[in-house]
Amino acid sequence: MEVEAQEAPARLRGKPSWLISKTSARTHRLIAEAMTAVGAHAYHFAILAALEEFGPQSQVRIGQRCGIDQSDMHAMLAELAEQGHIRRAPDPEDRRRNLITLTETGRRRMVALDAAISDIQDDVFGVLSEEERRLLIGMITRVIG
Amino acid sequence: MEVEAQEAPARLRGKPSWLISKTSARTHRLIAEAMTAVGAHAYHFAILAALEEFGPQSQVRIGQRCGIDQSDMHAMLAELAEQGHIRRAPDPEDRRRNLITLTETGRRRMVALDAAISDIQDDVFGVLSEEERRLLIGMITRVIG
DNA sequence: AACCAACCTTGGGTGGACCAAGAGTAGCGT
DNA sequence: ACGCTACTCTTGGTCCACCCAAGGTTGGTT
Repeated sequence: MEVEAQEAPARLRGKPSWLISKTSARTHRLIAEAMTAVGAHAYHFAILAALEEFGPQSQVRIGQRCGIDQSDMHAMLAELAEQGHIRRAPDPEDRRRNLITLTETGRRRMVALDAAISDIQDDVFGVLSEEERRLLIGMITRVIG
Repeated sequence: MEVEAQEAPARLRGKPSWLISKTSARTHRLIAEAMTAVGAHAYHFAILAALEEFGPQSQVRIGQRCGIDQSDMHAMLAELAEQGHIRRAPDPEDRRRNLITLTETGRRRMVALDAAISDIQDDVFGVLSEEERRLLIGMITRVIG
């Protein structure tokens, strides 16, 4: 006698917010596991990706781009610095700022994390065709606006 | 000089999991605010909806249907009972169980919460056409599978 | 009777998101 | 030159959703 997953109420099943919440929770769990397994964190990937795409920048700027709070950013950068993936140096043009720079090992790390996370995308959204997946990305992007 | 939301890295923008996570966070916040404003909780709606659709049932059964943990279920039911929206009575056929029953005020409460939550769906997903919204629901439903 | 399974209850733990205050620096108007 | 405001980083918290574990009670089985 296994524990069967019962059918959810129609009033929940019909709400996009509920469906999205469940999907988000699932991917979040999978990504968290994958990141922990390699001593990383989902935020690490976001930060490294921002540095790779936009070059050296301040902590706040990265936070604005990725939607990460200042205090969390601080903790994440400490981890990334200790792992040698970034360097922190005071900005010579504005000594209030820490200029965060991506190191070469950091760039490789980013690529590796991207691969791992992309695999999870395939696991979760693999039931959709390529066309559908593009459609989904397009629609949610508009929703986020 | 406002704080402009910077563009997110393409490596994030292209990941369905990231888009969905952001959307989920936003709707979650809106719903939480709306529920708190009327002394409710998102779980309340889920529980009441399950009772309305499937009739009186045990706590575990509701939890399985809605994806709510036993301990959280306990707390939520205590709140709902105190507000008079449900009744707990030992199941005469199996005295291990608490049979949860929806009261008339509970049914009305559920309808009201449904309206509030549906409004938020419109706020968030209103940029999509009806057709797109159906498409989105269909695709995510398949993803959850 | 003995044993296992299911249910409710209680308590606690964890991680992500968020908030507030303080210290240092920059820019600006006066 | 001065004071004021704005910005940045750092530190130390809060809050909540989600999850886990143990104990006590009842039901079913052998």
